[in-house]
Formats: sequence, C-alpha cells, structure tokens
Amino acid sequence: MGTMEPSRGSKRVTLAQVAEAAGVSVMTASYTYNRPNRVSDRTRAKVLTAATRLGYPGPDPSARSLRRGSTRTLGVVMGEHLGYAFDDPEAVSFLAGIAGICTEHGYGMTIVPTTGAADDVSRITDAAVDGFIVWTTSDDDPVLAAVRATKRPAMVHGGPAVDGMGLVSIDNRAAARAVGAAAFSGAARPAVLSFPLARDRTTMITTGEDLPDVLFPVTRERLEGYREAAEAAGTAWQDVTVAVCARNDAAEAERVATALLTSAEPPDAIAAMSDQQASGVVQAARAAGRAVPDDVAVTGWDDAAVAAQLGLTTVAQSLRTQGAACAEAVLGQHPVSQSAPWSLIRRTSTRHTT
Amino acid sequence: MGTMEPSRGSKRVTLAQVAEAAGVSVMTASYTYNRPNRVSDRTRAKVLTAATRLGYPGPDPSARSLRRGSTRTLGVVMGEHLGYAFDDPEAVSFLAGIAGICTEHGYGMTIVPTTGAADDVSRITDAAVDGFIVWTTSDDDPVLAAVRATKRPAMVHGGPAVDGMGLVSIDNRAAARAVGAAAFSGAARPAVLSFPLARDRTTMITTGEDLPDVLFPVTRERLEGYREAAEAAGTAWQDVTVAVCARNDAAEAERVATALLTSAEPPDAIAAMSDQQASGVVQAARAAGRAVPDDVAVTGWDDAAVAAQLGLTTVAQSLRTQGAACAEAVLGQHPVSQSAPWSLIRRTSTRHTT
DNA sequence: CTGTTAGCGCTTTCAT
DNA sequence: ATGAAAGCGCTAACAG
Repeated sequence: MGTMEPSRGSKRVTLAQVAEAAGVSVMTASYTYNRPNRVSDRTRAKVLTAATRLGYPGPDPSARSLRRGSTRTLGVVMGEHLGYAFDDPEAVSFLAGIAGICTEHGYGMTIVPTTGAADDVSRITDAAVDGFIVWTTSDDDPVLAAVRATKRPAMVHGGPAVDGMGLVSIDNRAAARAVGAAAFSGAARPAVLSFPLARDRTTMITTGEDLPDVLFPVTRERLEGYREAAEAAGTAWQDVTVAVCARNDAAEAERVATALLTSAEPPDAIAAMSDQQASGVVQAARAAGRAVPDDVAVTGWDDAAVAAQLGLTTVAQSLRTQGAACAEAVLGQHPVSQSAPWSLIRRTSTRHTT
Repeated sequence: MGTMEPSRGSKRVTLAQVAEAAGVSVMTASYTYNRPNRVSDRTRAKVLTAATRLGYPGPDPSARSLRRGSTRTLGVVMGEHLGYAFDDPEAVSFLAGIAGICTEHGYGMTIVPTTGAADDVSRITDAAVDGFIVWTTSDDDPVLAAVRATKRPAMVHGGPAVDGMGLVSIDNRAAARAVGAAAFSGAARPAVLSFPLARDRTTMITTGEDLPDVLFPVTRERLEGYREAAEAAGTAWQDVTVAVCARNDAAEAERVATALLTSAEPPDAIAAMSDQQASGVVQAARAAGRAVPDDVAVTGWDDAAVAAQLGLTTVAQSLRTQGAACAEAVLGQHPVSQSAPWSLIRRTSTRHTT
C-alpha cells in the first residue's frame, strides 16, 4: 500500500551542512532556528544566508519530533467511513471546533483514516500525534483499545466511556426524553427513526421491545429516552415502531418514513435522531399528504440550519463547542469527562402542549 | 503557545526493552513488527508477549518517520480561516476527496492550520508530511513559497499556478463565459456577485472597469469570463455592476443582492460565484417581489444540492474528484497540472435562449 | 531465520 | 554567546 518513495528530488540539506557552510557549529545553527536571541545578530545572519544559499528548508519535523518527544499534532479518529464524516454536517462542525483550538495552539490536526477493517489498529498506532480525539463509536470498536494502548491523552466524543479516556457528551437520554415528550404528546402511534445500532449498520423496522443489542452508546441512550417518553405518553415500548437507518441521511430517512406513513398503521409522531433525518420525514409527510404536526408530529436533533427552516422541534447542542472542548482537554493533558449543555427547541413540527 | 509537555504518564517503553525482555536482538523485535514473516512463529510470539507484558505501544511513529524518511501523511493547507474551510460545503467536498485517497493508501491527512499571520510559514515548515495540497489562494500568499521551500511534492487547487507545483482546476474563464451567457442573455443591466478579490476580503460595490487588482486567480478568471459574457450580450464592462462579498455565504449575498435590487437601477441578471451566493440572491429577489428569471435572472456555481432545489442554472464541477486528483498526484510523486471537467447546467433561473 | 553495525537529523545537557 | 558530546527510537544494509 505504500506509495511515496522516501527519496526526494534533490538530496536533503541538513542542519550540519548549513552549519559547516556558515562556519559555525551545528548547535549555533540549531539555536538560530529555535532560540534566535541566544545567537548574535551577525552569526544568525551568517547561518540564515548559508541556509538560503543551500536551499535548507528548515529543521526536519520528524527529527524534531523524535528529539523533542512531541509532534505538536492532534489525531482525530472519525470512524469507519472517513468520507462519511465529511458528509455529516455535525461531524464537520465538530472538526471545525477542533481545528480552531489546534490553530490557536499552533498544533496540526491529523485525520486518522480508519476503514473498519483489521488494519485500523495499526493506523492508530502509526499516527505521529500527541493525543487523540475519537468521534462517537460503538462499545466494541477495536479503535478504542488501540488508542488507549498508545498511552497518549485521549478524549471520546459521545461515547462509549473508556477507562483512561475522557468523555464529552450531552445527556442523550435526558434530551431524548425531553424531545420525545414533545414529539409524542397527544400521539397514539409514536415511532422512532434511529441511527444504526452497530457498526455493521444493518437496517430494520421493528418495535422497541424487539430491538437487538444497541452497541452505539449515543444511539442506545437516545432510544432509552424515547422509550421513557413514549411510556410517559401512554404507549408501551413494544407498541412503538423503531425504524433503524444505515446512515444519517435525509434521502434514506425519507424512504423509510414513506414506508412507515403508507403502512397499515401509520405513525402519528416520528422522533428522529438528526435534523437531516427529520427533514426527510417532513418531505415524506408532504408527499403522503399528511400535515405536520396535525397528522404527524416530527422532531429532529442538533438544531441545524434546516431545523429552523422547517420549523422543527429539536435538541440544540453545539458540536463545535464540544469539538473544541475535546481538543482543549487533550492539549491541556487533562482528558477528563465533561458533560455538555443541550436544550429543547420547540417549534411548529410538534403539537402544542397545554 | 506550546501546550503539551513531552512527558507521558508512564515512562516510554522502547523496542530495545522489549527485545531484551524477549531475549532477542532489537532487530528481531523490529522485524516482528515490520516483516512478521521473516521471524519464526515462536520468536514472534515471544516478542509480542514481552511487548504486551511491558505495555509497549508499538514502534514510535516519529522515530520511524525519521528513519524511513517518510511520514505517510499528507498536508492540506486550507487558507487563512480554518474554521471557514469547514463552513464551505465545497471545501468540505474537496477534503472528502483527499481523505478518500489517503485512506486507500494508508496515509494520514494533516490539516495545516494557517491564520494569515506571519507565522504561517513556520506552520508549513513544521508540518511532518510527505507532500502538500494547497486550497485556492491568492497570488501573493506567502504560504506558496513556504510550501515550495519544503521541496516536497505539492499540488495547488484552483490557483495560482506555481512553478514546481501542479495545479488542478477547471477552466474558470470558459465556465464563467458559458454561465454568464446564460445569465446575461436578454438582460439589459447585468451584475456580478463576486468572491473577495484579495486576502483582506474587502467588500465593495463598483463596476467592472473600476475593480482594483484581483489577486485570487480563480476569482480573476471568473470575472474575465463574466466580462466576456456581458460584452457578448451587448453590455460594456464599465456598465456592469460588480458586488464583492467578503465570504461565500448566502446571508451576505442576500444582503448585497437586496441592496442591488432596491437601488435606482436594479440589475435584471445576477451572476454569482457559488450556489450559496445564488440562493441568497433568490431569497432577496423573492423578498423584493421580483420574479426569477423574468425580472431577474440568477446563476450559481458548483451545482450543490441547493442549486437543484432552487432550479438554479449553474456550473457543475466535482470538488471531491478534484481533491482526489490532488491527493493522487502528490502521493504518486507526480504533481503535474491537470484540467478538471465542468459543465453548464441549465435550469429555470435563467431566461430561455432561442 | 537472526544479529551487528551504523546513522536518520536534530536538540538537550553541560561545558567554555 | 558558542560548542562538544550524547542519544531520542528506530530500521536499512549487510552479514552469518
């Protein structure tokens, strides 16, 4: 799989060569780059001139990292489908938050490519980074053990909680209970549109009671919250339809919602797990000639731009802030868990509560 | 600015320690990790056991990079506002394209944080990467010289063309001529909504003739194409209003378009430089009670999702493919220029041409 | 299949 | 203000 040859076009110029050309010791040349004030102006100029003449690109970053014991780079693990990470606007916000902190601290940000295959572990191990941030994953993701094995500071976003790593997350269960209450209020046949339950991303339409094990903790907690909301609204979990989608995607959500809405017992409330999904549900409702919220109430999650456009009741949280918090924690060598704020945004996609 | 201490929690375990504990030479231990088949099963097991017992996290990536002369990481320079990069959907597509190729090749992808300040150069120099990809920037961006100084293979996306670095871009001038022709057909007072002209991102409303120097080559070429289109449609460049926005942003475009449409001589055709901008223009037109395209024709650029939704005539190109092409070129050590395909998508936001 | 030698390019002591 | 020595942790190159 290796691609690039180690060889460069022209041979590499070293600090030693620059020092020799400038007629100074290697250390003086080094100081010129690292502690310019410990070197006299004249000497510094000599070194810099020699460097320019030889085309010296500056101290080699790898050699520096080895010697210093730090790479000044943060690793971000985005999960199986790297391309997918960039298609998910919330994931992108999260990255933006990390990027902001990295920029502030003069750190680089390395996206560690994982594929879901066995070699993910080595991709983690091979990453030249000072610490890791792991985007929400499943309890059984081997990436977690690999990150921990590096002994570098690490934060997980969303979940799962891992011993030795900090966790940044909202209280998904409480938030789901709250938005679920808004969705299911006055509904007779509540339904849930769920993210995948495990990394295999199997799709299914089932009931709350018949769900298999949920390995993504974020999804699990939201389902628990929805369950509590449904029960509080008077519907048993076994009577709640749960449609599990493979991705966080409006188009898929629209297809699934269409199936639900055109079934024998169509739901009159659908709680989704993202605003993208909810927007697909709204499309499906329109196409099926159902009014929102009178025929079917809809809720989203994240308070993305589309939520405001469509008047979606949703859970607001700032992935950007959470990304920044993860980065701060790792950079500050203090990877401890912290709970992030969320709030319920009531709009017009749910029935009015008295 | 430095943040993390080089020190780790527990002291670092080295390959030499593992080798000693396993009762083999360092090289045998090294082979166990790098050429497992060159080592007998028994020996390999011994080494791995010792490694596990000592908590050895695997070969240190920095030391490896130094020794191998390769970091197996690609650097991506996204320009002054890193956060902004993640807010621009086209930039995100571009990143996704790069990420895909990196994943395929087992490479990491480092986002090099630049701020527009003087220390950008050292951020480039310090990046431990095998090559660079630079997102569209201005002719005078010092980042370009810094990247070239590293002597590593590099590709520029969009522009400018830099000696020794390859360029991936569409023919922006020709595309602007084509979409401009669609926009300005049958129009008496054409206008252009432009991206910033220089890195200072100054906003202004002026005419084609009064534009100051345009330092972003992509913007410059598009303006030239629009000029040709306007002249072909019978309007002199000095009679074309050019509104320069600070960012690629629907809200700002809407404000600017509102100003134009409510002025004494409102334009009857507006060619924008992105679909985001064009969507803002459409909003402004609606708010001002103008019909699209009858009162005002509108064109976008990129063929994003919103273009299809709004029926925008636009230029289609794949930033994702272009990102992938940049990555392939750098990884393949063949950073040569290549022209990317584009096409005109005619929809309902422009007047019908006979 | 395993080991020895050498050194990647740099910077942290510790002198002077 | 400058320099000499030492070695960060690892692997290519060559034995045996």
